[in-house]
This record gives sequence, C-alpha cells and structure tokens, in this order.
Amino acid sequence: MKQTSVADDVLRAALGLFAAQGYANTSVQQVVEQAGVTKGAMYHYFQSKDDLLFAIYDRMLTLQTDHLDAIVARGEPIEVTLRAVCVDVIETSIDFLLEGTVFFRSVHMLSQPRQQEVTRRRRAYHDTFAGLVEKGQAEGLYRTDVPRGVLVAHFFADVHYLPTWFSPEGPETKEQVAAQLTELFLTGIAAGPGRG
Amino acid sequence: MKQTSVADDVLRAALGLFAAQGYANTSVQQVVEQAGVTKGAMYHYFQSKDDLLFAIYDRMLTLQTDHLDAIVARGEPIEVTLRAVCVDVIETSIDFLLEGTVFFRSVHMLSQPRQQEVTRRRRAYHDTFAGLVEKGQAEGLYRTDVPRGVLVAHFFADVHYLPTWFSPEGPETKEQVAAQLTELFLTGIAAGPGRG
Amino acid sequence: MKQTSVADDVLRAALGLFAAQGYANTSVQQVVEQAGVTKGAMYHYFQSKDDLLFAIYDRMLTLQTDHLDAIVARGEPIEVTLRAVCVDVIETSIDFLLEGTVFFRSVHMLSQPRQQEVTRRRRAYHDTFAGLVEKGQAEGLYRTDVPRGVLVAHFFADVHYLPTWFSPEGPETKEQVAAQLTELFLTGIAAGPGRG
Amino acid sequence: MKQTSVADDVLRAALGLFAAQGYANTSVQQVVEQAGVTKGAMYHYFQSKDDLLFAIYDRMLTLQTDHLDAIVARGEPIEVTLRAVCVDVIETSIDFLLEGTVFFRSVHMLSQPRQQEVTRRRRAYHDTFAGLVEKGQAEGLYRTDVPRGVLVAHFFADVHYLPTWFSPEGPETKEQVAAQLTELFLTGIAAGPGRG
DNA sequence: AATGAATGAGGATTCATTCAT
DNA sequence: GATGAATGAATCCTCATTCAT
Repeated sequence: MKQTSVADDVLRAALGLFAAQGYANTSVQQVVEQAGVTKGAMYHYFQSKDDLLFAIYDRMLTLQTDHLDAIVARGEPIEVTLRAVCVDVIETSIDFLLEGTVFFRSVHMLSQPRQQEVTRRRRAYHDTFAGLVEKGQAEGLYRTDVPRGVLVAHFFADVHYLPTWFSPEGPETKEQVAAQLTELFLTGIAAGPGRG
Repeated sequence: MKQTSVADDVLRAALGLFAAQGYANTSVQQVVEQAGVTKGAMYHYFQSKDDLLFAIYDRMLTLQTDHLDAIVARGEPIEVTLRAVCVDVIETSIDFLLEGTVFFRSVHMLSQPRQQEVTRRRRAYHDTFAGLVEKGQAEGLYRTDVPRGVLVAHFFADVHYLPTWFSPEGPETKEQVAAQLTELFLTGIAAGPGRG
Repeated sequence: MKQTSVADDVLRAALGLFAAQGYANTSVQQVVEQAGVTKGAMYHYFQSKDDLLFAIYDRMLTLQTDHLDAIVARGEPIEVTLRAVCVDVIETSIDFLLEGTVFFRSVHMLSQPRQQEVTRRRRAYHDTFAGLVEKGQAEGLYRTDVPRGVLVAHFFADVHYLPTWFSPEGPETKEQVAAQLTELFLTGIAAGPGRG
Repeated sequence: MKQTSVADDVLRAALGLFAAQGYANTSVQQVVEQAGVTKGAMYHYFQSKDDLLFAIYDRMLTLQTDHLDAIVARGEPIEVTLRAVCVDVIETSIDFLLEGTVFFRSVHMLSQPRQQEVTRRRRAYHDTFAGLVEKGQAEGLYRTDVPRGVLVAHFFADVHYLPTWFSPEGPETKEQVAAQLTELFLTGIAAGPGRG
C-alpha cells in the first residue's frame, strides 16, 4: 500500500545517518545499505547526495511555513497570534528534531543554488515573524528599547538550539518546553516601564 | 619567540577556510596553500587535520573558561556575577565569531576522544552557569516555575545562535548586543508574581 | 506504413547527438529523450546502443555501394566512370555529413564483429575503386610511378576529411566541391611525361 | 638518469591504449596498470584523464608548429618552401602515427576550453599553410580556378588520413609516402592552361 | 508494443597521510 | 625542520540493460 517505498526508505535512512554521524561522514553506500536498496535505485529517485539533504530540509520548511500561514490567517489579536506561532515552531522543531540536527550542521554543505533556496525560505519565515513583532510594538505590547532584529534573533536562537539539548527522553514534554520557552521569550520582550 | 610561526599561519588559514566552506569541504592542501607553507611543514606541527579543528576550539574554550573563573572569583552578588558572565560570553563569542561558526557546525566531525574532551569542558562551563542560576533562585532572584535546564538552555541558545546572525558590519556593536541579549534573558528569567 | 516510426525518430536523434557530442558522451537516456520515446520502446527496436551506431553506418554504406555498382554497371569508359564515381562519393558524403562525422570518429567503438562487417564493406568499395584505377593505368590514363595504394588513399583522404571542414553554409555548394576535389585528384594522378 | 619517469610512463601507456581501444574505452585504471604506477601518482602529475589526451596532442602540435616556423624562416622560394612543408608534415605525422590516430578520433572528447586551444593552434598552422599557397598563386605557381580553401583541404586530407591507412610495416617507407603524396598534391594544384 | 523502475558493475577523482631525501 | 612525491582506500556518480507489468 506504500506509495514509493524506495524514496521514503532512503530518506529515512539518510536522516538517521546524517543526524548520527554527519552528512560528510556518511557515504551514499551506507545510506543505501541502511535503506535496503541498491545505489542505482537511489539515484533513480535522487539526483545526488545533495538532493537527500535538501529533501530533508524541504519537508520541515514546507510544514513550518504552512503552519505559520495558517496561524496568521486566523486573524487573531497579535499577542494570541505570536504566542501560537512561537509554540508551534518549537513543537514542530521538536517533531523534526533529527531534521533540525542535520539542518543546522549541514546547510553549508548544500550546493550554492540550493543553499540560496533554503535561505530564501527561512528568511521569508523570519520576515513574517518580524512583522508580527513590529505590529505588536506598534500596539505597545512589546518593548522598543531593543532593536527588533535582536528580539527576533533572541527567539530563533531557542528554536535553533533545540536539537542540541532537547531529548524526548528528557524530563519535559514537547508541549511543556514549548510553553516554557515561549513564556521566557514573551516575558523578556514585553513592554514595560522604561522599555520604550 | 617568533611572532608569526608556521603553526599560527596554518591555524589562521584553517579557521578562515573552515568557516567559509566547512571543515569537510576544505582539504589540507587548501589550508597549507592559504597559509603559504608546505604539507610537510604542517604535519610537523599538527598530527592530523583533526588537530586543526581541535586547536581552534581549544583557544576559545580555554579563554571563555578562564574568564568565567575570574568573574566568579570576584565574589560579587549573584545578580552582578550572572550579568557579568552573560555579557562576557556574548562578547567573547563575538570576538571568536569564526571559531563559533566552525565549532557549532563541526564538533561532530572530531574524533570520538576529542569530542568527549570538548563536551566535558563545555559541560563544566554549563554547570558553573547553572550553579549561578540555582543560587539566584535560592535567593529568590530568578523564577522557579520553569525547570532550570530550560532557563540555562534559553541563555546558551543566544550564544550558540550568534555566529548565525551577528555581523560586525551590522548596526549594533558587540557591546550593545551583549547588553541587549543579557537584558532580554534576565528579564525573562526574573522572579515575579506567579513565577514561583 | 507509418511515415515516422519510433525507429526513425530514435535514429535521427542518435545521429544528431552522436555528431554533436560523440558516441561515448551520449547516453541512451539522452537519445530517447531527444527522440521523444521511452527507453523500453527503443530497446524494442534496437538490441543495444551499438545497434544505433551500426544502423547509422549501414544506411550510408548501403547507399554508397549501391551507387557505385550502378555507375560501374553503366559500362562507360574508365575515365568517365571514375570521374562519376568520385563525384558521387563526395556528393553523397556531403549528403551524409553527420553520418560521416560519427563514422570516422567512432567505428572503433563498435563491437568487434560489427567493426569487421563495416571494414569488409568499406574494403569492398575500396577494392572496386582500386580496380577502376588499375584498369585506367592499364589504358595509360593514370600514372604508375606512384603505388596504386597511395593513389587510392589520396582520394579517400578527401572523402574522409569532408566532415571536418565542409559546411553547407560555406561558400561552395556540394556540387562545386565535388567537381573541384575530383578535378584536383584526377589532375594529380593523370599520366604524363615521366610518370610511368 | 630519467627525469620524470612517472609522467613519461603514463603518457606512453595512455598513448598506446588510447590508440588501440579508444579514449572512451580506456579506463584510468588500465593506463596506470600498463604504466606500472599507482593512480595517486598519476593524479599527482595530471589533473584529469583529459590532461593525458591534451598532453598527447600538445607534443605533436608543438613539434609540427616549430618545424613549420623553421622551414618558413629559411626564406626559400615558395615552391621550395611549400614542398618542404608538405613533406615535413607528412613525415612527422607518420612519426606520430599513434598520436594522430588518437587525435582525429578524440579531439571532441576534450573539455571545451582545451578543444578551443587545440583548434586555435591547428588553425594557426592551417593559416600559415594557406598563406604560402596564396603567395604561390600570386606568383602564378598554383591554380586559381579552385577556391583556396579547397586546395588547402585537399592537402590536409592526406595528412588526416595517414593514421587510417599507413603502416610502418607496409611496402612504402615514410620518406617515399611523403614524397609521393606531396607530388600528387602539387601536381593537382599546379597552374596550367585553363586553370586561372 | 510499451513502460520506467531497478540493477550492478564500472569509472573518474579526491585526499589525509607517510616517508625518503 | 622541511619537502613534495607517492600511496591506496574511499567516494560519488553514470549508464547500458533487463524485466515485471
């Protein structure tokens, strides 16, 4: 009943190996062995090792962008929207913990055009997020004594860092961590006396 | 007693190349060419390519640990100490921006023993930092409704993320960013009504 | 009874690609894509890539041999026959310029048996031509102070070289070049004082 | 006492194999085995398989161009010069029979830049040759009723064709063939009644 | 007749490291 | 201390061909 077993198997194997030993340290041979397919079959579905890396990113980026659009489309008040966005990125980043591990280590190994494509899509996400913060500042919700770029970086830092420390076997659940980090971030950026 | 030894030239070249194109994408040949030395000369000072990577980390880790010890040794009140520590790690991380770029991307490429050595030293830093937070919580300075591990991760996330976004050519200076991120972090973790 | 069969499309595509980039540099995949058919369809009509090459030669060799036989069969005087033969090979070689390009570069890529088959047929043509020269020499038309093999080679050299330099877009027409090269050749081999 | 045994051995092996089985049908593995060196050693002296091909051409083109310049520099009468040039190209082409075999079959396998370099140098030779013919025509030595391009092609055809038919074991010596082909060519292009 | 996924052997190239000089 | 030629294992990728459908 599987649609395309080969491509899926290869991608799953690649994800596991790239996360465990790094992209550069993983040979195509290892990937196909782990996936139980032949090299030829793999190259029937993917044009290069590079493609595997990109496909891994693609799934994650697409899903997160879709979520972001959906949340913004609900048209709720800024503070509700921003909180929902924060919680969602953190939760999906935990869902894609392996992808994240691979992502942040190995984007620079992508071919130049692909790297630009990835950067473009990440920037789009980033800009939408920054737009929400800007609107919130205009409404007096968030502080303006710190440059917006720093506020935004302060949030994505948490997302970026997740694969480094979070473990599903750890004491906190995905939902708890999402709520906690979001709380820390929003408290930090809240407007208040002497914060513009 | 030479100002510019072969080893220094090689390390500088390696740092630049590793940061620009990645450790795995940089050949020893490229490093020695950039450094203006021969392969034989390099292998006289370094046992392996691995050694170059480790040496890069080593300088940064040693310096940051020394700073941490010095600040703690001053024996100032917790809130003063923690703030100083935060500012210092951020500032030195900016001083070592290239090192950081290489570090976070390529630790996993080190040989197993070396990786453990690096992890051990980073954990030591991390534990000292967590100890400061714990003391502050005991004094009622920092919130306790969020697990300490999450508070600490929330800070190191900022440090970790710096090489990704900060640019010396950007609008903010190193000192400003250090102050701003520290402020966001400390505001986020501050104790308050309903925060334990 | 179809005008444009799969086989024809494939051969046309193969001819163009082989001429443009070489036989070895052209993949079967490229051929079928260019022809607008699938690999399976191609392998239904041709047993191997080798077959494509041979089919290209085959058309040209068959046609030239048929022409030769027809001209000889007319039973005209030697000098008329030889001139007609020369003009015809040159003209048909220009008609089959792409075939010639491929031919002279890639015969050695054919399977051994096929290579022999091609050689056999070329030699047959060559021998008939040499026979005409021999008869002409017996009649005192052509010089005998140069070995007959050299005289014959001197002619086929011109034919062989056509794909290298002749262009339909060039200043001379096919008919002109055929007449001119024939003239140069026949003048060169003509009997005369001190030429046996 | 050998200067660089490795490079020479490799080149010699490559020449033999390329001539016998074709460039595309010869693997780098075969070349190094035949040369008795390791693959790594070969790649220390040549950047690519392509390089081997180019080096083979290079030797031949350089030598022939040098000869041409030397002969022209003697400043003898046109008819003496042209005859000497013809004889020389034919003789050196026989000396480099294997190189020629490889050359004419495989130029199109070179990388684009290298192909242009080869073409440039061949054209230079060709142009000098055409210049000699032009001068001879001006002096009334050579016919003008046939376009100069065709006259020149008629000569290079012979050179081009040599590797296809000439054999050192054949009945004629290099010197004989050179004299005979030159004679056929010069007779063919000589001025005369009704030839402009 | 036709499809196109899958095979599997082979190919060119890279590169960290060694070692005789 | 320093050289750079040589090693040899590993890597990514290509491709003609087959075969179940």
